[in-house]
This record gives sequence, structure tokens and C-alpha cells, in this order.
Amino acid sequence: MFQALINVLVKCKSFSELKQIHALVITFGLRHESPISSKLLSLAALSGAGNIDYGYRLFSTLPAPRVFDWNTVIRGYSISKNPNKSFSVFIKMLRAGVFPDYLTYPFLAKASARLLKPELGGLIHGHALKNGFQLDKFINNSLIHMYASCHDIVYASRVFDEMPMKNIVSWNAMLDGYAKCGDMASARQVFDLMPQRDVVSWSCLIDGYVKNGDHKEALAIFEEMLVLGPKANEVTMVSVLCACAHLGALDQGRSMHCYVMDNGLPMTLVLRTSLVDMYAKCGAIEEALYVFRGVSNGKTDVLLWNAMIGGLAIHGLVNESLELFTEMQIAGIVPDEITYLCLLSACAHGGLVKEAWYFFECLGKHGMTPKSEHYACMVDVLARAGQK
DNA sequence: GCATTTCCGG
Repeated sequence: MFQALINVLVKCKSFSELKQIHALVITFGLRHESPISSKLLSLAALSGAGNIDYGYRLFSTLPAPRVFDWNTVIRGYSISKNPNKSFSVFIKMLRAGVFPDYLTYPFLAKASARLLKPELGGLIHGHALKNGFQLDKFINNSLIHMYASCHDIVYASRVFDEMPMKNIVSWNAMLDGYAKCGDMASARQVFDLMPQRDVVSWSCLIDGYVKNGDHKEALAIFEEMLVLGPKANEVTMVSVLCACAHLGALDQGRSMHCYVMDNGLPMTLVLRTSLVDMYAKCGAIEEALYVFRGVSNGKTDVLLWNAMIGGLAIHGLVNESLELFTEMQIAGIVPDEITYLCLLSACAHGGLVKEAWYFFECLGKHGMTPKSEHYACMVDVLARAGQK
């Protein structure tokens, strides 16, 4: 009976299915059977079928949650909109007398990193040390990443240096840390020094060069990777496509696209967005549209639509851009402030003063505050229309 | 049984 239910749970794909199973569990009085409720909780809190608030409500009904359950909720919040809640759950956990384990801390480190609060991460660090986890590789690696993400590279390297046994993840965390802090010389040094390199190491280095504006070097490293390194993955390709977009290197961009297809890399939404953006920036609107339309009924999000709407706008295809916006709303995608920025830029190109004002007002009506970029665009619209 | 690292649009 248990196993049958767990098998059903694993296959659960949507929120409504999840709720049905939840109802079933309650009806059969299995709510307090820990293997079932734990599995249900992790599905609710972590998978695409649920959401963390639902997960937390479910968690609250458990008579005696175990470390596993606490970790699930802390982890769920660490990747949610509000990572602060990971800490409130952690405090409740301590008050309930449940001892944190080697997975509790990495989730809390992640929450600190996402909040950009190294002070908070430092407290977690101290807590882990006090509880005898000073040699734990998993915890230390997540702490390195936490400090580095918070631009506290001195602390990150202190943790790194004090680790008696480092693995490739430790090295990658340092490499990425330096890159994120804009210190590509040190990042490169770490890369050259590390005992072995995997696809993440190469991707970190390449993306570091991209983020620091050295697109040529990023592509040069990628070429080197093709010869000496591991196979690139879809994450690597996102960075190199960004480099091609910045350089307007259409031919190279096309060959990146070929690499993706030839190697059967998963066409994730992120990758599709990068391809659309690259083609659009390189002036290949037809190809951008081709990738954008891609699989019919495929998943889309606001970032993908923004890339296409913005791509049309910068090439002066004003009507096409505005029509795509209409289509996007019909598709049920909610625009964000970048969408409006793209639309305002389309209006600037087309001299559409009235439409620009309309979009500018929409911004406020949908609870967004115009930022300096929006004002700049409006000034541009009015200046081009010859108004003062 | 949960695990840390790389990626998208202005």
C-alpha cells in the first residue's frame, strides 16, 4: 500500500494531482505515516508540482517532523522568493530540539547567499563549527560559495585554505567567486592551478570573461575547451552565445547553435532565450523568430518573449514588436518592467509618442515603478518626436 | 531518502 502510493507520488506532475493525492492520504488515514508524508512534503515543497507555502502548511500538520522534513522546508524556502523564511524555520527547528545535520547548513548557506547577507552566513558558519562540522566538505563548499557570492572573497579563501581535503567543487567555488568579484586574473590563476577541471570549471571561467566584458577571451577559452576540455553543456553555451551576441558574431553564433544540435544538448528555455537574443542582436531576425517559435506548445516565459520583442524593437520592426506583445498577453504571460522597456524602445524607434505614454502608464498600473531606464526611454521618445 | 559549483531578457 505504502509503496503503491509512493509510486503514484513520484509520477505526480501537477498541483491538482498533488492535491488529489494529499486528499487520498488524509482519507486513508496515512497522514502520520512518515515515509508517505515526507515524500508528499518534498514533492510539495521542492518540485514544480507544488509550492513552498503549500509545503509549509503540510509540514505544520506533521506530528513529529524529522530532520529530513525540516531540511526539506528550509531548502524549499532557500530557493523561494523569500529565503529569509529558511532562517525562521531553522530557529523553530532548534527550538523543537531537532539537531541540524550535514545538509541543513548547505541549504542555509544558499539562503544567505541569495539574500546577499554574509553576516547571516557567518552565523551559520559558526553554528556548523560549534556542532563539529568543521571538516565537512559539503558544508565548507557551500560556505565558500556563500561568502564569494556575497563578495566576501577574503572569507571565502580563508575557508578554502583551511580545508584539509578539497575537491573539484571547492576549486570551482573559488574560481567562480573570483570571477563574480570581477577578479579575472585570480580566477584564471585558480583555473590554472586546480588539479583537474570539469565542465563547470570551464563554464565558470568562460562566463567570468563574458560578465567582465572580455567577450573575445571568452570565445578563445571556449575554442580551447573544444580541444582540451570536456564536452560543453547547455550552460556553457548560454555564456558563449552571450559573447557572440555582444560581438555581433553571427557566423560564430550559428556554429554554436550547430554545436548544441550536433551534441544533442537539452534545449532549455534559458538556452532558447540566449539563441533568440544572439540571432536578434546579430541582425538575423528570421532565425531569431525561427528559434522563438521553435516547438509549438513549448514552455515559454517572460524572458523569452522579452528577448524577441526587444530584438524586433532594436531593428526598427516596431509593429511586429507591438503585435508580439499582444500575442504574449493572449498567451497569458505577464509582462515585467523589462517588457515595458522593450516596448518603449520600440516606440522610440517608430516615433510613437501616444503609445509610449500608454505603456509608460501601464507600468504604474501593474504595480511597477518606472526606473531611470524607463525615463531615459521616454525622454528619447519625446526628443525624437521633436517635443521639449 | 534531501547534497554544495556554471546559464537567459534592458
